Amino acid sequence: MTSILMIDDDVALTQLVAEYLQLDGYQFKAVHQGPEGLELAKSNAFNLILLDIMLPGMDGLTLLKQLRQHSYCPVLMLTARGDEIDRVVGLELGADDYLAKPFSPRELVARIKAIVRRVELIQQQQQPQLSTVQVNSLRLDSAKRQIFVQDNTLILTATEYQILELLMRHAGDVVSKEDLSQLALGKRLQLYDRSLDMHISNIRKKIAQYDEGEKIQTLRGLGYLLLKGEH
Amino acid sequence: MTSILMIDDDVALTQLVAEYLQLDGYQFKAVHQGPEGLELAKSNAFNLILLDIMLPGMDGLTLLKQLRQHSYCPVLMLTARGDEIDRVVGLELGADDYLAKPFSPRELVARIKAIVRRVELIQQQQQPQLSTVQVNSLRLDSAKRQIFVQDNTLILTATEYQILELLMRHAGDVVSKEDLSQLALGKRLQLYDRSLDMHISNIRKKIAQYDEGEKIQTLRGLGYLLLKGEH
DNA sequence: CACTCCTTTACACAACCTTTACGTTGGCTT
DNA sequence: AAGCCAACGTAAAGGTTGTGTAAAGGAGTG
Repeated sequence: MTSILMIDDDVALTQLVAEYLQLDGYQFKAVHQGPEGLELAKSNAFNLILLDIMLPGMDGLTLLKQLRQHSYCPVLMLTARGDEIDRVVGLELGADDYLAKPFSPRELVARIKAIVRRVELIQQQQQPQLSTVQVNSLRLDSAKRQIFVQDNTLILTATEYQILELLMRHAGDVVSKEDLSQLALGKRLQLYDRSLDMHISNIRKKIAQYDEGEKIQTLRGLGYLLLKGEH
Repeated sequence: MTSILMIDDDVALTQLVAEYLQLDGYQFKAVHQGPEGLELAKSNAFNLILLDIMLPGMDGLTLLKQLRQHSYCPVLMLTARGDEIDRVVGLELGADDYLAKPFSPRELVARIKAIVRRVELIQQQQQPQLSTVQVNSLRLDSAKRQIFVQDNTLILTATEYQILELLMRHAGDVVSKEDLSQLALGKRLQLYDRSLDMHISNIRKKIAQYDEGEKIQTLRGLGYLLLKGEH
């Protein structure tokens, strides 16, 4: 079960969030003091931490900094409206996402789900995986770090390989641009960042050299998809 | 099975690491005291040791120094963020790699795998091997310690011979620069160290004297590769 | 001190990733 | 249906990083 720790001095807000998240099946705990929150956070007993920037006793950014000395636990920052500076500093310190107050519970749950899903994706990457995967005319050989199209070897750069491997290992599922960026490029997707699009474009060109029919589909606003099976 | 010993006083961290490594199929044991750790480490019962630099009772670097009197067991150092001095001293004392806290479990597993793979490569080198290997127009005669190109003897230095032998014995696979440096040059690859590149360059020139077609391929960011088989 | 070999230095270049710019698409509003 | 706009496709330019290699430097040997 996913367990969430919320560190926020606004008791009414934590109670509201508690109701929503417990309704959604999350284990939830809230504390209202910075130092107490840090201790709990360092215990690694939670899958996700909701962290208010404005805290009595200890600033949220300071807390995050200290937490990052010990733990990579995902952190979703909560801050006063549009405080762009906090946002930038927070993301630099390793927060996973940012949500401005006031937020709707619906939006909070959506962000939480996105983070949890990505963490699961990452953990899945660490599991032993099939060393060879076949998707239609594409064949992945991860031992040799090569991908073939109908027995032709694709000449891919390291980044292109990582992206295509991800798509192949999740063939049939949509892979979001945010996930692709974090897992293959190692950075969060920024507004107006088109580099992932370019990589996709280049991969498509290289595949099309050998098989015009094998296509990476675009799902506008959602991500990319490699269809598998008979069509 | 690969068994790993972790020496770190942070109990929560060792438990976290334990979960991840056991999930990945490693045998794992953790101790939280320096002296106890040294005793266990000296037993040679482990394939790899994760060693924290900051330890109560006995400093990690001191421990490493004493361990190296008895054992060549691979050591991966764990240290506070960016403590460059510890890093340098540690690597000089014979640590195999270095990881700054906090690290992601994913990164830890990747480093562990890299070390284990290299150790296996070294052990493989020590096994009895085929005394002659043929790769396209290249022929290795390890009894004579010579390499021929289409019946022409290559005049190679000791280092060049070792590098080319490694590439030939792993023809078809990428051999990383890190591995080549450690196995053929006997030292870790440092940033801006170009000596391996020079050896490769010289080997290429000598091969090209006799066969323009026989090429050592470069895989940017990965290593070098000697392609084998019909083309 | 001549010789060989390994390493370092320095510069050029190529491969790669990202950004820019502009064209296209598809969903949504009016 | 027309118009709008954000998301996407991609060519080309820009910037960064890794690699190739000549030449100089250093270390060891006889």
